[in-house]
Amino acid sequence: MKIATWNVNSLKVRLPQVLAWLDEQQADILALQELKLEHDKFPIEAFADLGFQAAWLGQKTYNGVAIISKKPLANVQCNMPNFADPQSRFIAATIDDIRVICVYCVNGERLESDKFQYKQQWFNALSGCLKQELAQYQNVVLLGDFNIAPDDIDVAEAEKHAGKILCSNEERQWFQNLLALGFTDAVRFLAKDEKIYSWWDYRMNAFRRNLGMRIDHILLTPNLMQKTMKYQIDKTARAAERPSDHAPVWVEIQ
DNA sequence: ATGGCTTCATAGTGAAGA
Repeated sequence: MKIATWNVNSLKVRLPQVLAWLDEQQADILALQELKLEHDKFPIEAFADLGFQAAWLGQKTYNGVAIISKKPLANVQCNMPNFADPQSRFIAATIDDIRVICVYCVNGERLESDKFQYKQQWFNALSGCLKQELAQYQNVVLLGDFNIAPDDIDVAEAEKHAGKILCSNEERQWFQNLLALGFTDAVRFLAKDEKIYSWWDYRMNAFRRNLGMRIDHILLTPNLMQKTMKYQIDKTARAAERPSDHAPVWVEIQ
């Protein structure tokens, strides 16, 4: 079973690419972030035509998350139950015996910003919410755009970004707190010490120069990690015409 | 360079992303 995550930076703009990618990759589950769509504008029929079902949480202009699946989605949870969030950043659904949790974590802008306080509160709430999920489900996949590069190896220019947004010790501790609940960072586990990235800035030819960061992650509980041997960060999608600034990331669970 | 691009928005010394 192939399960993927992709920050598409506007589903309206990226829909043809997403449909083509789903068809070509034969992914079973795809978690999307940054739909940038009003809830009622979600293109459910386009996915249905390809044989997929979906659960989504839209928002005008910003944010928005979805889970696309070949199999039915049950117990859909929109937003964290313990955090009244005006922004659409969390959706969870049960597919077979797997709890799939798709997140678009807060960016934070700068450590001195009010948005950074929101980021901290958001990750706090996520930890609390995950404790509840882990108490109910043995097999959990937590995936999405975390807006945290967990270590210096995940950053092309680590010195330049040291202590800054996405790379600060504080944010990295929040990421470690998630892992400590009982998750493994699947891509890092499989990639060992490779320098690999999932996001490249649109500016300064960052993709061509491979100046990226690994901020999109797939976290697995132990039973699932045990059955996972293969991953990919699909740079061909990032190299396309009018791409998202994020590449799709997937793992294959036996 | 608190910039450099891209998206969605509105007519803002734009806002937000990462």
